[in-house]
Amino acid sequence: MFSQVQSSPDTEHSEVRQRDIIAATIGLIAEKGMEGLRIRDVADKVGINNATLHYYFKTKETLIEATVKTIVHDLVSTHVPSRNGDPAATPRDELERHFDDILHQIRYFPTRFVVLGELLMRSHHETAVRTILMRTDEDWHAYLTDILERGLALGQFSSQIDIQSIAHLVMMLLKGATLQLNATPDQVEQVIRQVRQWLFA
Amino acid sequence: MFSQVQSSPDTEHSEVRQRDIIAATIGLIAEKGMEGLRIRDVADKVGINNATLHYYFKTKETLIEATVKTIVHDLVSTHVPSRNGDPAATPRDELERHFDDILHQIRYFPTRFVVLGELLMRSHHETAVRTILMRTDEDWHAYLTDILERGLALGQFSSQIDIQSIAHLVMMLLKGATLQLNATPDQVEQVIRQVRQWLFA
Amino acid sequence: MFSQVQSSPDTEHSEVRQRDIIAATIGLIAEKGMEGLRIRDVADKVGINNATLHYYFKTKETLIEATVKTIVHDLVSTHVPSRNGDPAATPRDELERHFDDILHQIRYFPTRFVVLGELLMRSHHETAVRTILMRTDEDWHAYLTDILERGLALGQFSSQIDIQSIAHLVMMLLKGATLQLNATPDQVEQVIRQVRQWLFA
Amino acid sequence: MFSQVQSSPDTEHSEVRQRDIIAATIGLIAEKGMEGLRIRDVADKVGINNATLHYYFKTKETLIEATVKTIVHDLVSTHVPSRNGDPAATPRDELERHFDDILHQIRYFPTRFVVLGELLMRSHHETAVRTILMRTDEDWHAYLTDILERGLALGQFSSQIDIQSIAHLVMMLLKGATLQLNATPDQVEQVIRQVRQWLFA
DNA sequence: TATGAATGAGATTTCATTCAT
DNA sequence: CATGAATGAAATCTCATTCAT
Repeated sequence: MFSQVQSSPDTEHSEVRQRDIIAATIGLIAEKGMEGLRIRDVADKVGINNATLHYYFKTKETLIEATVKTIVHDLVSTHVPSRNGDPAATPRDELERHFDDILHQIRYFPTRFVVLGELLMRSHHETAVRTILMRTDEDWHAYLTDILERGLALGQFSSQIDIQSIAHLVMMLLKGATLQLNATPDQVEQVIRQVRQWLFA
Repeated sequence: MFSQVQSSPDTEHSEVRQRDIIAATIGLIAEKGMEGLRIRDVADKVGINNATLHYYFKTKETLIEATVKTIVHDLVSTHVPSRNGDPAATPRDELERHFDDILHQIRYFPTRFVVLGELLMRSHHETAVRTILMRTDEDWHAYLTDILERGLALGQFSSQIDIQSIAHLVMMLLKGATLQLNATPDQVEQVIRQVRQWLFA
Repeated sequence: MFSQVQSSPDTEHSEVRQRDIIAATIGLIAEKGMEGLRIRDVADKVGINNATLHYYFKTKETLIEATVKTIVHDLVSTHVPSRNGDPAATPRDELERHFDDILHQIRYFPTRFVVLGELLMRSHHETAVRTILMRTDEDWHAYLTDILERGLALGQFSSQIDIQSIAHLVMMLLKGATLQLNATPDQVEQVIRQVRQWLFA
Repeated sequence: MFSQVQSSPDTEHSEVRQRDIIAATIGLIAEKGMEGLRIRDVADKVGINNATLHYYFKTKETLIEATVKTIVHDLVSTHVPSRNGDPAATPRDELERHFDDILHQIRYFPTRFVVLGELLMRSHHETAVRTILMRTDEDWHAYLTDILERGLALGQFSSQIDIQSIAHLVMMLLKGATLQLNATPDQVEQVIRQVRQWLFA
């Protein structure tokens, strides 16, 4: 997909621990927000001494950066499981699948989007996080643009659309879902359905 | 418009001070995020002692709630200044104006949207803020739905649309703009233009 | 004398507190060394909350710097009390008085020299402290050189001496006293007596 | 010379390791002071795991004591290399050689004196270190006194001197050199030259 | 109101030391 | 011997809040 994060190879045990710590971090950010994130709570949730946590992540900042990478990686590499491995046949299929994948995550891993929102907010005043997420946004935008261009060339999409804007629209919509307090996954799905209908008119 | 916030009647001077404090708060939230908001910084920015600030807002929470109300109020009651007082003639006009008003603020008061984003995020784990913003969201949604219904009855909008979804779509889009790191106000405007085109087809 | 440190004018109360804190700091450094200095212990010794201490000195480093200045100031401005205000008549008198003043402090304020030693040691790897003490050393050296030059011109000192070296010798001797584990103030006085004898031969 | 430190017999390899560790310790104390000495840094400098270091020195204190002994031993047993083995003919020669040996170390192994200073300072509030260094000081003092007595008996030194005081003077001077921030080895040598001149008048 | 001073409660980070392999 | 992992105990610093004037 549009970006891959590689984790450095580590010993077995150490890697598991790191994963656990990051998982706990994600859980806590979702629960209390970036604002309420306490390193001690993370340690408690994992069941380790807070000094041990520092053994794995020297500073809070380091932990957060690792968390950003993991979140991005997860968002990018999670697909609707029901689908078997057959590749998407056409650009339109690709886009459909992309929508499906994300709606799937909004429904089954809502935490991820909440955390992504927190991190995007933080990126407004924190360079390290911003760098990573900016890159991801650019990749995502390019990914969508590419599909749209190819689809348009094949006449699969409505000729009225402006590719750049549609790419932005899709991204803004999906991110905005987190900030839409009174919208259920079903309603988000409805919204996407509406967009699909327009695109494929 | 779709919600009005009333400020408690106070002495002249006191009200001004409160406004100043809230303004400083908004500025600081925009700058450093909810996470980086420090009561003492607010006091410094206003030019008062931090203990004095507590005379105006008993606790940090109180200050934040007042800030939420102000932000919402500002967002709701700010209109494109060029327009003279003549009322919108038709639902379509109303919607156009609404878009204009919000795009105007995204362009000229971007701070407000950043702060709104911060507050929306906080509302995920903070009841007081959530209550206010949830209400606002409902009002906003109702406001849009009403316009769309009336417009549809008059045949001003494309008959293909699902009113509920469109209302959500618009809101998600505009909120999501804050989280779209690489989008300029111009690009957001383009996106809205695309939506307009679809709606008025 | 050879250097004067000015403390910024403050409110009555605040100044007293600062003095108390620094006094406690000096006491603790003398007792446990720079190594064993704990900010919490200082607060305890003064009888204040450790956060209160931070109100007066933002960081440990700040406190240490203030302490350096105080120590230097005290060392420079303390004189043998018995002496009445009449000025030293000749360079030789000046030097005699200088010896007396310092021996007086070695005997009655030994703490100061221990702390000075700690600080001089720290200055080897800490720029801020080094800057202050380097300056003081230069002033002290210049002060001695000046006396010696004038005295030599008047034929008050043995003509065999090298002024620069004598100035260094005196300083090294007095500083070294702190590191001379088995020397009592009486013995240090004897040593100085020997030097006097040579100088005034 | 005036004191000999014996290292406990160990296996070949183990002894080398211990030496390396102590050497690293000395280097780090010189660099960052006793205050900044970290067990982990020592291990890193030697290239071993910090847990491994604990096999060689059970505690930090043990390591420091071993370091004290080594420093003292080195200071005592290092001589100007150019000199061939012929013994000093007279007390005066002995004293001259002693001066030369120490000035040699001040010039070529300044680290040792810095570390000695740190340790002497620590000895003010740490019994274990104090015990060792106190003993060394007494030995050194006795060594000097002995030379001076014999020399005086032979009429090699100025009859005006007080033996006890001269012994202290020499030691204080040499230790004080470390605390004399603006003195170069050349200047220290000049100072000693002055003392020599007085002694041999 | 206004403010300088004070504080309790905590947060992150550090470090010598120990455990398990 | 050696080491990666773990930890208890602290140390510095921060911050909203309160007190006294």
